[in-house]
Amino acid sequence: MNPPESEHAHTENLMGALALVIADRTADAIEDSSRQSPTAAAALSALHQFLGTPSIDLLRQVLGLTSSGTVRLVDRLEDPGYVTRRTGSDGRLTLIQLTASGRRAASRVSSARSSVLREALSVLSPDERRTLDAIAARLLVGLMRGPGAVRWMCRLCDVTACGRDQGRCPVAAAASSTETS
Amino acid sequence: MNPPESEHAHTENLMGALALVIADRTADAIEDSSRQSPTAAAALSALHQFLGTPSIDLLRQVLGLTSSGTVRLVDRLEDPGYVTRRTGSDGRLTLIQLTASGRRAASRVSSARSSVLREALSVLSPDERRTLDAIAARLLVGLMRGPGAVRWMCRLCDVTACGRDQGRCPVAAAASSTETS
DNA sequence: ACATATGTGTGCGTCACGCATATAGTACGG
DNA sequence: CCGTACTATATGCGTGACGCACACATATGT
Repeated sequence: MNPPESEHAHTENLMGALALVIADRTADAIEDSSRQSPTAAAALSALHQFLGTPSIDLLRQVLGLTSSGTVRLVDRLEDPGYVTRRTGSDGRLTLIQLTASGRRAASRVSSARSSVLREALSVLSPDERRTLDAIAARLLVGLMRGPGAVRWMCRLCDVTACGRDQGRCPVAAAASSTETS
Repeated sequence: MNPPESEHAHTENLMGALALVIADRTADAIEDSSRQSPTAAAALSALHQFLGTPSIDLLRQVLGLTSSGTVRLVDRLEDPGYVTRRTGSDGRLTLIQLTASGRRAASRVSSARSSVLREALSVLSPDERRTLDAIAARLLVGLMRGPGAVRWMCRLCDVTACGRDQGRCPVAAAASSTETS
């Protein structure tokens, strides 16, 4: 009466719905808290957590936009003073530097996200949390594409929470075992 | 060295990343397979799975758009012949009916979604799947808002897979125990 | 019947993109 | 050196998917 086929579909469907709700809620919370588009929020987060002072082009690669789209995005971030353009040794590049107010905005984004997640997971017992942690880690690793796509996948991540630097981030661990650097 | 506080944040962060990737991938797959906006895909799915022949206004409520936005959305669905407008007993309402080709489009959306999910969950053992099923169910129920929001939360769901009619959908179960109807 | 509420459609503006192209700076082969 | 090819950034312009304000048509209640 419950062939495994349909069990699989059941779990998959549930997971799809769950991912959708959580992504919706975090996107809403982020947008409310930063008054910026989802892309701009991702840019703030990336600038804050991953990239020191990247060029527009690097940001473009991370966010998966066209160059013109990225230029306009940087315009939008520059306008409220979240970011300043600087030009480096290579005169073609314009480097994007997060300002203090930009860092604050990035923090608002991050804490909006983590509130949603905290509330969502609050119904779980400590045991369930541990189990979910392990399963989510396996799923994430399975969903990795090229090492380059990791930054996009982990956009909006809170690096402190994920514990990348203490080797507690499964994605970073899997990425470093793939790469030779 | 690993206070529970940080464990919580770790799991939450992982879940956030996971939800983001899965939502991204399904959205991409759906957009590729239907050549429609995410909203339009959600509308096709809703029309196919939940609503028989709703008015524009009901669709508006489910999708969370403005009326004008919904009107334009229906225009976009009518254009390739996915949907036809009919007028019912109440002359103010225009009822939206899915055509055969619209049903096919909705099926493409659904199978694009389930492919992504199937692949994502393919790394799990049967045991992990069962555990994840239970945890996802609890999380989803915890994330329910009003009963009215359920249809939005479950947009894109595959009703066959979720087993709503056999009482195997935790969300539907929780909703019916809340409502009096 | 007539005011009021409700549902649909239209004009118009906006935001976040993409594409094509212009401009400026760099690298390299002669 | 000097021109050619390349690369990064910026700008003009178009588009899709919205929202807001408003017009119009249809119901409902007194």
